[in-house]
Amino acid sequence: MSCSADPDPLDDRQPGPGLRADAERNRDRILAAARRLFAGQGLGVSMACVAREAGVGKATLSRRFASREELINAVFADRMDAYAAATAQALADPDPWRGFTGFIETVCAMQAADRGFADVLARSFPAAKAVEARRAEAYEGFLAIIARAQESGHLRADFTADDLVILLMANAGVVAATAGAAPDTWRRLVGQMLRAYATPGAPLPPLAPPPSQTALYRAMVRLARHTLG
Amino acid sequence: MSCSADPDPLDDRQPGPGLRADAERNRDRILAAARRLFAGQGLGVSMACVAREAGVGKATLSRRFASREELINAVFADRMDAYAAATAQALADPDPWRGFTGFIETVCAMQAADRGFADVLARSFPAAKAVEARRAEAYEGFLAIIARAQESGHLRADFTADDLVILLMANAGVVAATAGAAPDTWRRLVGQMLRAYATPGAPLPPLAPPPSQTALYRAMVRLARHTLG
DNA sequence: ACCCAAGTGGAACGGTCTACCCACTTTGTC
DNA sequence: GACAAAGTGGGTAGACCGTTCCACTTGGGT
Repeated sequence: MSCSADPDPLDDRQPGPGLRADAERNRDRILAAARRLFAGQGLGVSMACVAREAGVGKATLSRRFASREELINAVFADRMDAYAAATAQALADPDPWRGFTGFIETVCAMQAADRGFADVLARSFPAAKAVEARRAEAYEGFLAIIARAQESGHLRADFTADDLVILLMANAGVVAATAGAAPDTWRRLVGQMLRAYATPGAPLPPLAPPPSQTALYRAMVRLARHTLG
Repeated sequence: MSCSADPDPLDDRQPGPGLRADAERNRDRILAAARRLFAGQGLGVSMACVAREAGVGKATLSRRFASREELINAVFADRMDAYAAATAQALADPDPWRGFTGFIETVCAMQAADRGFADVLARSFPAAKAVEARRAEAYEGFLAIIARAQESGHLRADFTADDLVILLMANAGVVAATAGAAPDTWRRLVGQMLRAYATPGAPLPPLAPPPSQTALYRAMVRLARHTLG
């Protein structure tokens, strides 16, 4: 939309085709910078910050990625690969219940390791095709994981795929609130949630201890300061 | 800090003392407007929006509440009263476990009903004395609620007050993600969490059904659109 | 080595937000 | 009802953000 002529902006842009060598290098620097900033501060970072961090002009960033959505799509394509791969790994586990719990823990760990990815999993960007395609793929896999775990008798019958979405939203909230000051808090949440999903006899990983109260308090203050200014 | 002389800006300002009649009226209109906007859109609303909504000039808002923190303090003082009151009500319940579950549900319902309050409970504003005092008061009450429920045998021994904080952060995430398109999603989260907190034999309220998938999807898209700009 | 197209960064612009100052209006007291 | 003080809103300045334009630089085919 910004350039003179580019018939299919989103799909053509992804693999970085036919770019001059230096342009390709700049594109990579932008992606690396965005990856870094998104991971640390979530998807809200200003485009100007990304350009500054990448050491390129704002115009270059705009030219390469016309919108924030496009940038997100390119940055998180590989994370979504890992997300989809995690479902395959869970299905490969001979123990269906362990596959289920391992998948939940893996995905939530990814969220904790990357605030931007936490946001991506809790949102849906219809125009970000690379991301959404992997999400749909992972969703199918997750349905199979659920069915297997329920057949094994360890996952409650009333668990639905929506519960994963809710967990991802909840975990995104915890990660956003505690990243920096009490970064392991999410483990406690996930441990509790697994307890809720399990049938009475199911084996559970040990529940992570709660974070230290002072760390949690400092995290809350940090978050408050962030929302104030 | 902005006015000529006001020795104790935060404490004196709260009850709205010695203001001229029209000034008092404007102060109330500001509070009402802020309450409305915070409830719908969280604590991030711009001060200019609040002033516009209240029908007063920006300067008037600044003069009455020198910072966003002060405004938050004044707006949520009564909500924090209700929060503290909920602990008393829980302690008054003859059934300790029902008192515990009722408290959790009440507080999370308050979060769902007011996005700003959801944020307030997941953050800590050291300078907002009215809010923080009530938080500390409620915290003491909650410790008693926990102890009673654990003695009754229905609340797990490894539940700690930190778990409430984590739940509030998680619920804030769910509320922020689903408000508008799937506003009852939080009930499902809370139901699952109560399952996790309960010992095997404890009676539990029925688990709320998950929201419709399309509603959840629309909520995720809405949220994405919001974070994109 | 040359040269054009592809690519670049800085500057300019319109938008929003906060903070502050100042000329005007209202209140309530005498 | 007049007047000082208290209160008001609009206007301005400064900091960002995202977008677009434009004169300059650079790559790489010939």
